[in-house]
Amino acid sequence: MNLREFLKKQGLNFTKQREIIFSTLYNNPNHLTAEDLYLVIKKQHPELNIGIATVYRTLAMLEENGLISFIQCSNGKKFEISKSHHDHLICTACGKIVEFHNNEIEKLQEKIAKENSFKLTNHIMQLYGLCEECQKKEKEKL
Amino acid sequence: MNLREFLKKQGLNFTKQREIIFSTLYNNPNHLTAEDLYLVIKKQHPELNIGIATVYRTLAMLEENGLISFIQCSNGKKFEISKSHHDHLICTACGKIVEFHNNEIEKLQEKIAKENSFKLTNHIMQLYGLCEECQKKEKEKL
DNA sequence: GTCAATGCAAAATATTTGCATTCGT
DNA sequence: ACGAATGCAAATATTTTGCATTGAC
Repeated sequence: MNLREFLKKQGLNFTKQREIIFSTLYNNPNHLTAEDLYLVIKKQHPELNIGIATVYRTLAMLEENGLISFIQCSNGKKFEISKSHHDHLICTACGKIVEFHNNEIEKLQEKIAKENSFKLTNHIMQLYGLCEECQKKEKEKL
Repeated sequence: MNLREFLKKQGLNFTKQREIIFSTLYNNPNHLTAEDLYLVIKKQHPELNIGIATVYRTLAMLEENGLISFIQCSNGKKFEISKSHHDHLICTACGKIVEFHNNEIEKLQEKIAKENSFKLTNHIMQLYGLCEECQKKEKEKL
């Protein structure tokens, strides 16, 4: 997805700030909060003198348009570039996030929605637990 | 679950505030935020003169001990009494929440965790969409 | 009486908004 | 040039914390 073209199509201006917010998310394998992004960009592009409000506004705009998505964590929303739909396994000890996709579950979700006369637009599924390493660390503690 | 006995077992004091926070959640069919609870209790038990900090502290304590659970909504955590595990269908138009449980999905979640060497402790799954009434309203608008 | 729990107010966090200025087209 | 987008600072909203006081046991 070309950001410049996308913005043009929406009648929005292409700006250095929007470009960098998008590319920073694009090039970062992690899920980032608005604050994270703000700090990273401030460090990597000090000449830009970016404002936190711009980060929030841009993230909201990109999210509304489906270019990025987020998971709601205890410390706020964490954003990522929208790829094909996937859900998350989250380690409660080290915070590691693993993405996965499962068609069977998606079908069952649709079935449940149908049974309740809901028309689904979206969903979140987050599985919390301990990753392999943190399970080992747990054992060592004992 | 008897709150008084539970607190005793944990070495915690039984207080009027804790009793009322718990019973208010218990008797309310809705999912309530800390703020919601604070306002309801203030109205229904003005003599108690409850503080918002007590509500937050009590909810955190009850949640840590598994007596209540919450779903993370855009406007904060919404609490409910812990019943047998279930997930949520949420109408994005009117905010209606429908609870459901599906064993097949739970099994698939365990399978996914196993494939990724995670040991699951918990999960959240929220399906967003339009409930029957709001779908009708949508149509009427056009 | 002792220590846990509370209310209050202040602090910390997270996010949004108003507005003058800058920038993209 | 014009309106959209920005940075800044102030405003909001949400949750947490310090502390003196109250209340449970």
